[in-house]
Amino acid sequence: MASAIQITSVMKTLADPTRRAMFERIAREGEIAATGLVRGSKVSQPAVSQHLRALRDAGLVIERRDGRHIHYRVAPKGLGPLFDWLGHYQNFWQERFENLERLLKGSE
Amino acid sequence: MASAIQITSVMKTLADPTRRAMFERIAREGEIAATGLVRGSKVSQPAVSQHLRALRDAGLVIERRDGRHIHYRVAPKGLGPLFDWLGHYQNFWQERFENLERLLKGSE
DNA sequence: CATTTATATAAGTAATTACTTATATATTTG
DNA sequence: CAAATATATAAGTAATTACTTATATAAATG
Repeated sequence: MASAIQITSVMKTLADPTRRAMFERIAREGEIAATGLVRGSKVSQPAVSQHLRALRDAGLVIERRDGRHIHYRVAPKGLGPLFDWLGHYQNFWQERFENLERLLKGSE
Repeated sequence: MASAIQITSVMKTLADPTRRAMFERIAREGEIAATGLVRGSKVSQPAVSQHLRALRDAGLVIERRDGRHIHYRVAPKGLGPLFDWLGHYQNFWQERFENLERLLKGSE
């Protein structure tokens, strides 16, 4: 079960648009080096490095060193606290449930 | 579909623990007046008022005036942006899907 | 070893935030 | 209308944040 602190940490981390965009990109690419993230980013290399640290500290990404590159991937359980928290709102959840079911079964 | 700005707004609003606790309480109670929230809160009445404004601005709660009381309820679509955003992570989503299904069917 | 490349850290800053106390604005009630 | 109650706004502040530029560290390569 996710603690309130974990939920706060994950939400705070993803609330920043720049950082969330980075997370989305890492998720899309599967795996990507920091350099790749710096290229095509509006912010400086140190800013990217700081955001990556924040994502890692929040448990949202994991890193793998390969020579002088560090590759980032989404941490499998990283979004867990968010899923858990949303799961408590079963009425809203249920409302979305059918849409989700259709989505997963690929009928649309 | 939820815009990036809406997602940012909802996440930023819920990332604050005090404010998120207020949202959770409103959800739990179904409907509750501001006074009720002030009682049993660690922060001052103005702080509660400011947080309620933030929740309302983010589309997370709706208010209903009754005399000099203002009652708050969770906005039906308020968490929508969060659900939508999480929905994009289908692999993680799917991982939780079965648990959720069990939960909703009340088998545990 | 010297240079280049990849990433991290340091230090500074403007903007934002989450509070506070004090006061203003409704709304009801005697 | 005057007093009481419910909520909002104003103004100030300490802490946090998201950047920047400059510099340090780490690893590969000539």
